[in-house]
Amino acid sequence: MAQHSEHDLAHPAGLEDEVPGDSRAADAVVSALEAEILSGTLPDGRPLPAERDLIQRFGASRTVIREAIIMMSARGMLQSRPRHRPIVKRPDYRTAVDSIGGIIRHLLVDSTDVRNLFDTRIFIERGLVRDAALSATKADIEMLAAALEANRAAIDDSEDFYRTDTEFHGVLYRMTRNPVFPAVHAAYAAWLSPHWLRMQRYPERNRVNYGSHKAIFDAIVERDPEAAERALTDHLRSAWEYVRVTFDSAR
Amino acid sequence: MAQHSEHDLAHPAGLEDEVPGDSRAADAVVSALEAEILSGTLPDGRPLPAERDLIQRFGASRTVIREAIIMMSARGMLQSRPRHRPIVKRPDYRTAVDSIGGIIRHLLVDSTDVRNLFDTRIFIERGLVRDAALSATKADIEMLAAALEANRAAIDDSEDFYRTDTEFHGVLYRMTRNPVFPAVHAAYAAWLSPHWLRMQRYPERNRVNYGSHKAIFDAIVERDPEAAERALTDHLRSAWEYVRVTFDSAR
DNA sequence: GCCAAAAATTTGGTACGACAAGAATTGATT
DNA sequence: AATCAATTCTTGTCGTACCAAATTTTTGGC
Repeated sequence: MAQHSEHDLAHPAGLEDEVPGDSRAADAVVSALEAEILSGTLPDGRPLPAERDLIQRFGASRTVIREAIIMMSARGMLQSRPRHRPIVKRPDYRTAVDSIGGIIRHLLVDSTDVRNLFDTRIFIERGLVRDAALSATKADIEMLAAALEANRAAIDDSEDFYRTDTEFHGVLYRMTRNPVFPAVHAAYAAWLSPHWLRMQRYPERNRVNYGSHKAIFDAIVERDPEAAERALTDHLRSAWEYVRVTFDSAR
Repeated sequence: MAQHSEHDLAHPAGLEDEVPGDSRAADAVVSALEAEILSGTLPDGRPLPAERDLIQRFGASRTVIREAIIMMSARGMLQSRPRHRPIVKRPDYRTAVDSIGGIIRHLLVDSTDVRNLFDTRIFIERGLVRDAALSATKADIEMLAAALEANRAAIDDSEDFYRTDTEFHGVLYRMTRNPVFPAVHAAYAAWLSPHWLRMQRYPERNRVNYGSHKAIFDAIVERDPEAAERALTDHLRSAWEYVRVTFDSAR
């Protein structure tokens, strides 16, 4: 597995891409390392072998090895702190959404852009509460009730309220039992929170939001998808109003 | 001559980053170039200046410049073909989802993973057809009708049918008038199609799928969200059955 | 004068070597 | 055995060099 590499690197012998202009070098290293990460040969959380070792293993120059490492870091398969060994990060949905965070941030310059993204959140959560009203289990309801109660207890602490607010909505995503949804929720939290945090917060407002959460919860408990959807929509639309003004005042 | 650059790169006269964690070099170049891309100084579609020029502009070594280019390519801000100048790509939602494609592919190894992703598609499209049934405009309906007709006309050509099938669903995403949704649709198409293409296709099956599309369309026209959702769910669930068998037989 | 072929130049891909400074490791000292 | 200093990695960055592909310029034929 060690010295065949030169041939592999020139012609990865793997997939033939559509573009005729071939010839790439670090890609072969990336493929090999990613395969090792996925197969578990390179265990998650462990540091990558030193560059020199990789140079030997692949028979490539440091340039190429470094290039591969940089590419993998950018893709989220490695977590590289400035002066440290890159840490192997086996990808999951979470790291996937993290990896686009950089670009998404560039897209959220305008209030329109933020609104578009936020609208997709409303869209998703409308579906979530609908489904919850239709098919939440007893355990689901209990989870949601606990999140709601934590949210109520935090009304007087705006920072904690924000946290429990996020968590309440997070429960809705988890209730799907589909790991993609929590990742989506994390994405929304990461991308929208910068704008949310500019919003004024105070107990009175928190109380209103808690009331919205309770209304959503109640509708779910009463198995009323229409009411749940309506409560959710009202809740998020009104929340948007508070965010929007931070845009208007900023320009 | 090694660390003179710190002055130039550490403070590119641009944004001051928040993390005190010192020492990153290419990041400054990335920030500067990304800012130029977003501001339009580096126009979309145009090639990036030659590496040697950037070396002069930034007073950095080729190593750093190349590193920056690689990072930006991985992020989708540049499209770099092997031996060519990188092309500036101003980011949009589409390139954002493209940029995670690499990782997502790693996540779709198992039929369970594909199923989870596909379930989110069902979830989204359920909401889409619901909303369409409630608020589609005349123009929307016409677009959908045209896509449906194109789909019907392609029943005997499985390849073309697949294309028009995708397009029919794509119209549903576009009807939201939210640019995030078409990007999501493109993502589904890109990530799921490898598995979809393994599915057997023949006119008889196409006819059934067309029938499903028609049922969805009719429900939308008749403003019946429940029926639309039901038709959509049936359609995609049955489609999944045809995909699933390709997993079972593969292992 | 126009277009195609050939030569010259530019450019990206890769290799090798060097060194500073931050980690990690080792060893000495208490 | 624990602590701290000295010694070895290791990564980040720089520099130079060379090749082959791509691009531009020149040349040659019509």
